[in-house]
Amino acid sequence: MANIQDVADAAGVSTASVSRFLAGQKVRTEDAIRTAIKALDYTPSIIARSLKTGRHNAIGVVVPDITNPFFAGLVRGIEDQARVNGYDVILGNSDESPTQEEALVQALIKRVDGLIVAPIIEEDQSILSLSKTSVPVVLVDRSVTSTNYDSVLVDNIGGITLAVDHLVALGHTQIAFISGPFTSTPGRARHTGYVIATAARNLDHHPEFVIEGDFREESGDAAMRQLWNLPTRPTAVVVANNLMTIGALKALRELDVAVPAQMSIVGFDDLSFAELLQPPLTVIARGDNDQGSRAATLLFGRIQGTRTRAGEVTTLPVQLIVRQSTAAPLATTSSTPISSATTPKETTAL
Amino acid sequence: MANIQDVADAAGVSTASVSRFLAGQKVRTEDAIRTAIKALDYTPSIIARSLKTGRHNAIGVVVPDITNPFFAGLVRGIEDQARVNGYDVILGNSDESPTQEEALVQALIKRVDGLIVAPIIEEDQSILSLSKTSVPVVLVDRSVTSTNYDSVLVDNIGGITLAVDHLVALGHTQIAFISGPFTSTPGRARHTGYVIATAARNLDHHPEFVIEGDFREESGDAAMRQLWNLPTRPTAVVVANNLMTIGALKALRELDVAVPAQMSIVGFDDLSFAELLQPPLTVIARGDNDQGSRAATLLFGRIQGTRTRAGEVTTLPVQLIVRQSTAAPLATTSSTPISSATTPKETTAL
DNA sequence: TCGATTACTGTAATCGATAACAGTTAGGGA
DNA sequence: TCCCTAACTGTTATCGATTACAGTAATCGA
Repeated sequence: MANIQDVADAAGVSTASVSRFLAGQKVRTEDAIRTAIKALDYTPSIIARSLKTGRHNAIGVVVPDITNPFFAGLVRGIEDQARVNGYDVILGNSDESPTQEEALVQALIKRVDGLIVAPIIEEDQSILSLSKTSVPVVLVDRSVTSTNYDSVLVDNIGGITLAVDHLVALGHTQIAFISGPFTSTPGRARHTGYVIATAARNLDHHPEFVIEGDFREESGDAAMRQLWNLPTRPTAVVVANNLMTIGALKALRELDVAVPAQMSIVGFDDLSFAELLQPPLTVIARGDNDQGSRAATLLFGRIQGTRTRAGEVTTLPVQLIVRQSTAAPLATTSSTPISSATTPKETTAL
Repeated sequence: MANIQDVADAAGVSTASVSRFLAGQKVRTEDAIRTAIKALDYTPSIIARSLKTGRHNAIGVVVPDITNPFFAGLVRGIEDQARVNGYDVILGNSDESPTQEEALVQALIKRVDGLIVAPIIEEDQSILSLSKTSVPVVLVDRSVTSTNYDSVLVDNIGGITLAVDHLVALGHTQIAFISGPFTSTPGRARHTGYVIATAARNLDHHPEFVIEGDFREESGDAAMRQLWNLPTRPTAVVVANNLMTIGALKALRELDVAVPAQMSIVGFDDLSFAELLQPPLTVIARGDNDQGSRAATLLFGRIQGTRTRAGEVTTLPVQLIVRQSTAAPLATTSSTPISSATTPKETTAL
């Protein structure tokens, strides 16, 4: 591979002139340089350039799992925006593990100009320690206990309230909640939303109606089975994210539970195929489906230094999309408990 | 940020010793160096290291669209494997555009040790030109007209044959095909599979039963509508990829066509939620669902120089998963044409 | 105790660009 | 024609590591 010196020699100029030509400055020997570059098939080494300038023209993106359609869409939006700005995207999947996230962040920090992260937990040391470095960070979907970062979040409480209100309006009083981990922003906030919304509607408090999952499909499946095995079953369930909703749906199918006749279900975050499901899924959807480019735009503002104030928090509005997975509960509100291994801990009065 | 010189000074040794310590060689002043590194919170610059060694510890991945669950899974597999080997993954979406792919490949080539690409077209100049460089390349899902590359493909013809045979066994004789672009490997090969399989079953050749889409959801939707508007409608359709299948399903839903009663449908590539669809989708699935790590393993073999022979082609086996989107055709094989803008070009005898 | 061998260690060149600084050329006005 | 300024151009140090080569210290056997 030819280097800048080879080009300079071939064109009979100094490397400085070639460098200036590359940077778009006016150079008298422009033609000779152009010819030399073409003849030698020269392209500058971005590594050497990085070393000298300290800029990398790359941003890092760390998400829990690219396989989740929500994050896939997010990453796509970020990447498109990055390309427009001439940046590459380095991807990392933290797999809902703070340790792995930490390792990823440490690895990426050395080769990027900025980072977009969906942090696993709110007390996230690896993220908090980033504030000491000069690398700008934008948080998406999830936050950390620090107000220093730009973040693009969603109205979690409002969303869950919408879901609960919708179910109450249909006549449900026994509403369960499959939660995300309480250690994460959306996990905690959506749970809070559930607590507030059910209290506001004067629904009885059923501790056993709340099950903490981990945002992954399997945990939604397990939680749903657990709810179905309860002596007093809920008639409706709100699920805190898309993957757990799919898991819950699979469990209901295997348990032969009719949706929505025997169980209404509302998911958080829309899915491109939600309307094709059996039954078409009622969901809470985010208003802006291009959070990715939004987050990227925030990040590039920091990188280019056009934005220097303290962390800006964008909260996306939320909307309820009613399809067919929710309906009025059956007349008989009490269900016959299935014979199960778990013995009733508590029987709540209706 | 401290550099290697600072560490050397603090430890009272030369930079060479620090570098050797970092490389795991035995150094007498080990303790002093360790202390200095800790005190200064030093981590080596991977950029400087790259410049000197020519290695990047990163691989590039270029796929049409990360939003497609198939590619999301692929990328996930690649990334997991890359991390294990201590490599980062730089991602690029070509968006089914050869131009964009070319730009991506050119951009990535400078900062990676190897590339995994799902090339858009078979006559792909940007991929073919890579053979001149020393960067190893592995092709996935799609191939190019050159036998020099390692590739992980799938038994396209076998898969489509399985689908057609299944439909014929159910009694279908009017089988349509929503194809991918003929310029891509899976587009061309799956179409060939359709032609061969229908001919082998002595089905009449209906040119209007083949519609060339672009692998994206919208084109599946459009193709399905076009098929439905035909004077002589097919009773079943095989769709060449997952996204177009979703599009076709949406079209059928909007057209109020009962699946499988009025139209049977088989998709290519399974989806994690295929069983939850209405109706649960019959598909052709790839035998090995971790092509990503397979491709990555091939690539690292090249990078580490343990594999040097000519391109190795892995063809994954294929399997038919029968769910409920396929059934015997209705007794009445001829349908009343909808009044439509398109006039019949050809009426084929049954 | 001495010399040979082994085992480290340090010096300095190098990877390929950028950019500060100094030097040169061209052009315009007097 | 001469000088001053504007507009380029070239020289060289630099980014932060690795590594060839040469040099020094430690170890061992005789």
